[in-house]
Amino acid sequence: MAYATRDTPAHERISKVATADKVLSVLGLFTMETPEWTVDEAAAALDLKTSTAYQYFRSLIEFGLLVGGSGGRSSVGPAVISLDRITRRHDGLIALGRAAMGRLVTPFDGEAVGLLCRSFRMQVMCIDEFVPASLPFAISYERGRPMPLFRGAASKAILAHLGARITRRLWDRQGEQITAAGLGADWSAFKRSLRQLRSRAALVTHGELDEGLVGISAPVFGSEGLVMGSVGVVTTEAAYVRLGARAGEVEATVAAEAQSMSERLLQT
Amino acid sequence: MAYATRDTPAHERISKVATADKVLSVLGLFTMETPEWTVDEAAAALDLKTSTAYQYFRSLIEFGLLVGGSGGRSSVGPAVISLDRITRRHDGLIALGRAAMGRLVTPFDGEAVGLLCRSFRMQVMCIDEFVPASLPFAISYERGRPMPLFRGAASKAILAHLGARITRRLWDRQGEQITAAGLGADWSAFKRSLRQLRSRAALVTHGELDEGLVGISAPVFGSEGLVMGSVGVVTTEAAYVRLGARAGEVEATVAAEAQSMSERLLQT
DNA sequence: GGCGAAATTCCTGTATTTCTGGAAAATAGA
DNA sequence: TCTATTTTCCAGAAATACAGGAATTTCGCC
Repeated sequence: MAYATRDTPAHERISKVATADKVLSVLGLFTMETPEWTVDEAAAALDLKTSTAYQYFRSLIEFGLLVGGSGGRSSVGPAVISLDRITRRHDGLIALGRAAMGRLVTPFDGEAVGLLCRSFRMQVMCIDEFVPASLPFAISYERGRPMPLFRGAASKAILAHLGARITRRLWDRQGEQITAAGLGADWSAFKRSLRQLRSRAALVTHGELDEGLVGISAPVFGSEGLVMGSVGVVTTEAAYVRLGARAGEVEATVAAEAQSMSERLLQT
Repeated sequence: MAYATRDTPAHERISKVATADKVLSVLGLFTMETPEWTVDEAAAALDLKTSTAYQYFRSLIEFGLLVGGSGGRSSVGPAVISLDRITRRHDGLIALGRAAMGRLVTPFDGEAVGLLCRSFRMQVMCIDEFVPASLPFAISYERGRPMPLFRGAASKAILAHLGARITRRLWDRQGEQITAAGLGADWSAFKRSLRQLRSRAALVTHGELDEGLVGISAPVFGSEGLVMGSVGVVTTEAAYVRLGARAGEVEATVAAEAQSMSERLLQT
């Protein structure tokens, strides 16, 4: 029976709906760095015939995922904004996180950002932020921006609880970056780092993503104890120092908010 | 030659990439009202075979437009959030609008929302809002929510400047709703209403979308004088009354901000 | 307002893909 | 652990996407 499907190894099996995948790959061209594409550029980039690319664009534009601009340049369209609204309103984490972030930011008196992240496919994505009226600094985390798992408190809080199977795969694929991030030179050292991260209820990191900023985050768990994301705050080093002895309290508060979210996630 | 393609009338010609369109139609099922679908439900709704629907879901999930949840229920995925970030960062209107909205909201001392809308396919979509820290009311407009063209100041400011060809088509398609909105019982009355709307630099509406709220908006134009969207504020009736004689100034400010945005749009 | 260039649509046979339909496998739930 | 549900797999039949270029429309510039 092993012979039956031998000709296409499972790890490079092509999805059945190749047309759909190719159309979506057009959409995938639109990134932060290259937010506009002409049909010809896209055709060249994906090795498509121009007339075929036009059909793909037409489908995407018709649905609203793209909009045709001037000079034949297209960009991401309004359907995305509408779909994003759906995620904002129906994401259980976001619903719970908003109030929690508000409470976490309060003691910093406008000099902190609340951060809510979700674990997704060996990455972390910020799904919501609480930004006070006038914020005196900018941060790397931003709703919709994918971040690596091993830099920043919000990421590490998730990484620490991902479970052996996933962290092993992560090590195999991105070992060098893990080592570069100071999380261990080999697999067993990495495991030790993770154990240490897990020992803290809330993680505090200094300047890992933005110079002069401090992140404080704790993991949020869903059903069966799986880590779903993290919640926390980012503030300036100066404001953190100003906390002095109260820093411990803030950590505890972050951990408590995260745990409270975990509990409420189980109830729903 | 008329016989050659007779079997598919031009007005209902199906797009060529039927597969892609069907896959996208699956994505289209996910709405504010029904944000979760199982493969079976989607197959039933779109008259697809289950095994086919699975392939569609797989493509969408692989790309991240959907995520598979528990119990076979899927919902909108992280790719949407990433794409939304691209629109936020690369939309010229949003870039200009943020500061303008901030200035417009200031005199209301926290009791107003800034609103930035875009015209799109005979609809209006809010693409950005400026919400002060503690807002004592909720509004219908919200980033990503499509709104009709003929209710609310933000919409009417756009409608007034759409041009005869589009307004005519709008009348043909949605005449009853236009009449219901009090914009005229027939085409020529509608035209008259539009002319009157155009005569004001900024539009003020009372309670058209939310009871007890007042909208003040003005149109923003792009190249060739085409209306691109509108910018304005929404406040409470009470706060508006409190303005008293200064209401005129606010209107003028809204109009001025909108014009300033139009001018800067032309420069870029 | 009109010209040239570019962008976009149209066209058809053929080859490639997708879809069907059911059965098997994997997974989740009890 | 067992059952129900979800998901993948398969191969032939049938639909459809693609090539390739020509026609057409639109756009940008005088």
